[in-house]
Amino acid sequence: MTALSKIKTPKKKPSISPKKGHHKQPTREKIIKAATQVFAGYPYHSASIRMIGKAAEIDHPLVNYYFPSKAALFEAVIDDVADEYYQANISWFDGLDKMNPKAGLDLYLDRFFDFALKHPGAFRIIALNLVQAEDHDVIPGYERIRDFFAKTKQNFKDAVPMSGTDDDIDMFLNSFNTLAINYLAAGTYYASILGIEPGSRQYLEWVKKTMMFVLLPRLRHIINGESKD
Amino acid sequence: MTALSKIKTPKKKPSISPKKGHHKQPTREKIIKAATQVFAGYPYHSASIRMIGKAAEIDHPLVNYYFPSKAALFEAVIDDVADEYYQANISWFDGLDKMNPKAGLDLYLDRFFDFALKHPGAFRIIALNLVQAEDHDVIPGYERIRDFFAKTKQNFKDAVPMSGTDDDIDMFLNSFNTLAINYLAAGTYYASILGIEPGSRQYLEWVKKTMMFVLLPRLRHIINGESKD
DNA sequence: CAATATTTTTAACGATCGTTAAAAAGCCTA
DNA sequence: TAGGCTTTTTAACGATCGTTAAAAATATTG
Repeated sequence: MTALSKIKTPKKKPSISPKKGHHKQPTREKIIKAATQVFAGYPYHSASIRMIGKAAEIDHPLVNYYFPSKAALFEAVIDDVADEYYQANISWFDGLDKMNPKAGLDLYLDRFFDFALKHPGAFRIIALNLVQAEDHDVIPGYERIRDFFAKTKQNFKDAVPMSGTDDDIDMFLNSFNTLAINYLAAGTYYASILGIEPGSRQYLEWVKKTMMFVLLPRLRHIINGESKD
Repeated sequence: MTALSKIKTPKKKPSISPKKGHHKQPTREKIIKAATQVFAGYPYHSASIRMIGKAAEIDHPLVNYYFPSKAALFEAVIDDVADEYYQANISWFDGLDKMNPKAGLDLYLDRFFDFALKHPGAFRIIALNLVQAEDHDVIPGYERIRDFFAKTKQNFKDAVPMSGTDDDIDMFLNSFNTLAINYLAAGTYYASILGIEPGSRQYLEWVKKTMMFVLLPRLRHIINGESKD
């Protein structure tokens, strides 16, 4: 045995491509799923290994058996939801190039919110941890959140032919992402203002309407290259 | 002595209007100031009484001498920054009615960001605690955050004559507040994307430019009552 | 100055945190 | 079935949390 073999990862590693075995490492997957749920409810430092263990219906030290630390688990969760999102995001642009900006944004948001309904965790995890402490006390996987947005932006630039300047496109995309993340993640707040149920279709319709109202003029601008003022 | 007199608040209450005494309750004020700083850096459940004590250069149990609980202190801090903001906010509308939307928004944002530079805590406290847990584990003073936005909206509606529908105005104001809060509170994130220093004038200029770019078309819309599409 | 009231410090409580070590249980193969 | 490996459980560690009680220090009043 080498010194390196003392690393505390499970000995029987999961095959990267599970092929036939539908649930090769059920415990590890249960933990990721439970951790996603817990990290979607509490900021990194407030979420606890014990909460995650309880959500996964296991004893909490088992989490440390599959993940060397809370930080590593958090990064695994971020990677997981980011992959899920990234893969889905690409498909949302299908066929949009044949539409006008309004119809395109309309369809894109439909696909977006359809995903958000099925994967409520991703946006909350990001929103809960985006506002950072000044220097110290950094949240692990913070740079992965940056990657998350960077990929989204690249997808957009690749899929949508635009005539606007890079500056204009960045202003638009940052604002799009900011509004989307907040309206989807802080639904408890916004919905309570509006007197709607946070997770309801009605709330998502309000979000869609609002985002189209605010963003459509500038989307037209960066697509058609109109003058700014 | 009545039973009620056993409440553990300091016996010599601060006079509501300090009149002449410039620093009547210096310790209490020191605590509020330190707590504002700490709550601006960490979400409610991560910020600790001990951090606040250290920031105020006092022993931490003294915090509980002036405030019965962490929750009460947090509410006092929110009230403090909300009052500060509310009072300032009203003055930002002075003279805007004689301007066109673009010049008015420009000046309003200047005043807004000037305040933000001097009071960096307010927006971070709100942003750090706006995304809530589902049901349980509620952050104290959450409804005060709602009030905070509600007052802002009312100020806007009172000061700016508009022809748009209430729905349109609400969509605009919610998005305005969301963008402002995030760009100001999560400057660490956005500035790092742009390669700028988070608290710098240059970053605030980017925020201003971005908010004008995104919001000006719809501001014109709700002021002039133009057709939506 | 003495007595009283207020403010601050010290010490400790029960609870929860992330992590580790060791024992127990389950599983596979010889 | 026996022995070795993987997985799970149990127990415990040091640290930090909010809060309380009592002692000490300081300020106020007679």
